[in-house]
This record gives sequence, C-alpha cells and structure tokens, in this order.
Amino acid sequence: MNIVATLEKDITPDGSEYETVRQVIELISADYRDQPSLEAIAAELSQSPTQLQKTFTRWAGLSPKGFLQAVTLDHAKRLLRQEAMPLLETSIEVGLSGPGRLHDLFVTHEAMSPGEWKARGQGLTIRYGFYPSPFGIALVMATERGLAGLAFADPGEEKACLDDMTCRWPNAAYVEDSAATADYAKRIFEPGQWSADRPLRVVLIGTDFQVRVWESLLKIPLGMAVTYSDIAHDIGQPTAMRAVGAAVGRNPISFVVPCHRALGKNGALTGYHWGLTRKRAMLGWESAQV
DNA sequence: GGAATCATGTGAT
DNA sequence: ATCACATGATTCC
Repeated sequence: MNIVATLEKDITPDGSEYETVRQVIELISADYRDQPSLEAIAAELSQSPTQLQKTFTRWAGLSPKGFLQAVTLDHAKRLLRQEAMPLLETSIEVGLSGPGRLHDLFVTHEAMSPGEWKARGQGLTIRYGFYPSPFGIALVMATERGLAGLAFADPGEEKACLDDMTCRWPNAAYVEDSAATADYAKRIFEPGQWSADRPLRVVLIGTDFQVRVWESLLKIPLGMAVTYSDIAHDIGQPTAMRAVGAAVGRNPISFVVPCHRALGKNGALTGYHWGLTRKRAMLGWESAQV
C-alpha cells in the first residue's frame, strides 16, 4: 500500500521534515481565509516553491493546496456529518470480539485497576525513548504490560515533554531504555507493521471515567471524527461533555488513542495538548490516508 | 453574528 | 469546598 511507502520515506533520521511541515501548517492556518499561494508560503520560509511542494506532498500525500482544503471548517464538518453515534455503537461489537481495528492500527487495551491508579505509578517501571516521527519527536513510554504513553515535542522541548509525562505517575520508576521502546516506535509509525495477529498492546493508566472516555476514542475509525458530546453520549453520561473534554486532554497515549479526532460540535478544533498545529497536521495527514 | 452567561461532571488542591 | 477545564446551548446586544 502506498501509505507504507509514504511513511517510510518520511522517517528521516533527524525527523526534520515535520519542522517544515509545521511551519507551512502554521502559516496556512493563521489566515486560511486568505488562501495563501504556494509561492507566498515558500517565500515566507525562504524555500523554492517546487522544493516545498515536494517536501510537503511526500509528508502528507497531499499538496499544500489540498491540505489547505482538508483543514477548513467545512471539511471538519464533513468528518462529523456521518452519524457519529451509530458509528461508535457499531464498533463496540468489533471491540468485543477480539482486537479492534482502530484507525487501521490493531490495538488491544487493558486498563489498570483502581488500586494501581491510586498508587500513582508506585511499583511500576516505565521505560522510555525518543524517536523521530511524522509529527515531530515522539516520546514513547512502555511497561511490561504494553505501551503506556506517547507524547510529542518540537526540537529542544524534549525535557519539558518528559516532565509532562512523568508527573502524571510520580511514583513510578523511569528508565531510559531504547531497546525496550524501539519496537513500539517502529510499530506505531510504520503502518506496514500493523497487523491483526500481532496487535499493539496498550495499557490505559487513568481513573475509571478517563479510561471509559479513552476506550470510546479508540472506536473512531481513521478519517472520521466525533464531537465531545458524542463521546459523552457513548459512555452513558450525555451531560458530561465538558468533563469528557478534560479527560480527552489527559490522554497519555496520543495518536494511538486518537484524541485528535475529537472536535467541537461546530467542527472547530477546540484544543490539543501537544499544540493545535499538530492536531491539524494529524487530521490533514489522515485525510490523505483513506 | 458575536459576546456574555449559564448548566454541567470530573479531578486536583 | 472550591476551582479550572480541549463543551455546548441560550440570551442578550
């Protein structure tokens, strides 16, 4: 499949391509009403238009122009339009009968017991490592039970990013260990490694409410989106949409648990822990993967 | 239309 | 108790 080709080429040793992409996205989203031309954007970044076009297309599978259209309000509404609720409900059945096929990445999940959660990570050893990814530098965290955390950073922010994650489970022991995490990084960002017989194991560490929200997120297929209130309905608490927003924001395994597919009711990208630009990048990137 | 305002559940202090 | 929220609907100009 050409997704694989696209991604493999994208994973440059230093992951520098996202830096260019990030700047382009910031420019076009700053004033997308003006529909900035490719030439204007290239000039702003002091690159040649053809070079920029090539870089961007290789990353997104989509020209800057196409991407621009993909991140408008209109497009976001289109993602929501296809009846979100039935969508969530039908995928429940899938989830019950074995590993779910979740955004084309096969994931089995398990939640920590309430007792383990109260211990705030006590007795848990978490191994971590940094890796280049299509969305910037990725911090991968894992326990013996499976993938526990995935975060993103721009160059130079690695420390802040690590702090952000470690303070969620302050009593855990942290070990930098690329041997234990490299396989996860590879599996996540190389779709060729996604398969049903070797599902990605994921451990959800959070409160009962949070885990229910995250499980709901896992049911959203690639290329679609739901609103925060859709999720609230799905977990049986229709009035808790605001609480859902907070829980979505606390998702420790971004991208794998697709929190970027939660939008405001009007299609606006309301917020993202790792930066709205990255949320836009993920949605635009995914819109080309269908 | 857009700003101000309210109802609202969860989690941290 | 109280407060801050990645919400959403309503009510004012």
